[in-house]
Amino acid sequence: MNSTSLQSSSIGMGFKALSDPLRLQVLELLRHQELCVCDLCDRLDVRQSKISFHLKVLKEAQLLRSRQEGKWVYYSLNLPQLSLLEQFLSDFRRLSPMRPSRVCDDDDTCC
Amino acid sequence: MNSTSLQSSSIGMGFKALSDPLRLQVLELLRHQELCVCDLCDRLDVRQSKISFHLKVLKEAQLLRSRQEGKWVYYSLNLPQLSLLEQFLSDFRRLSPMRPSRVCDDDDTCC
DNA sequence: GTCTTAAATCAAGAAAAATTGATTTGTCAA
DNA sequence: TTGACAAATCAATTTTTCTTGATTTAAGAC
Repeated sequence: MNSTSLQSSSIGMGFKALSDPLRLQVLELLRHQELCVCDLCDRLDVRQSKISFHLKVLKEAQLLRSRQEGKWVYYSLNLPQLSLLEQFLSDFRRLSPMRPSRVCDDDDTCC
Repeated sequence: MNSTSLQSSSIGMGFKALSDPLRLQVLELLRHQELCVCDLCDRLDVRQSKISFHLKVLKEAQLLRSRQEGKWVYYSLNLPQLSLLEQFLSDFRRLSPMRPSRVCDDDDTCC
């Protein structure tokens, strides 16, 4: 992964979306069931415009899906995208040879 | 996980630390080997104070470890903490019954 | 000791993100 | 069509984060 692709990638947007405590709380609530905006307002005790703002961030990062039913808009997790971020992190474990840089042993055979 | 624990938790700090493109680039470079500050400056073509700022954010989020060797300070990934974030994300897959809320089928038996 | 270099820190300013209250849009029911 | 309600959007402000250049701290080398 090169430098530019990280900047505006879905990975970058994903972690940015996860970087707010309220948004993490939203995800926690949606883990169990889909909820509409007013449900989220009630449960988190925040104003409607605030929730809508954060839902938009999460949706643009593709971490949420939404569906309209009458006057209500229901939000739910988009698990594939969450898995993609999970995958990104797990790659660190897999591809880390961790070879030292400029580190020498104390004995004479080194360097 | 309750609301307060998410606010200042290592999970919250972790994702916040991952929410910057330059910091993701730093992690990418450190995936292969540990590097000192000046190495990172060279490779990413950014000023030293800038790198130090972002390294501090990553370190405070426990995503990096550092070790001093003479004048140099070498940074490397802290894989356990990365795995912790990975675990947090994988929990969404595991604990998502995804039961619908107030959703009705179109047939008469519903509601 | 002095000089050089690596890295951290600091203060000031710039940029980005979050909050707020008000307004708008859209859906349904009467 | 009007009224009520859900949700999105907007503009203005506040808050947070990032960047920059300068300074400080600390570790060798001489």
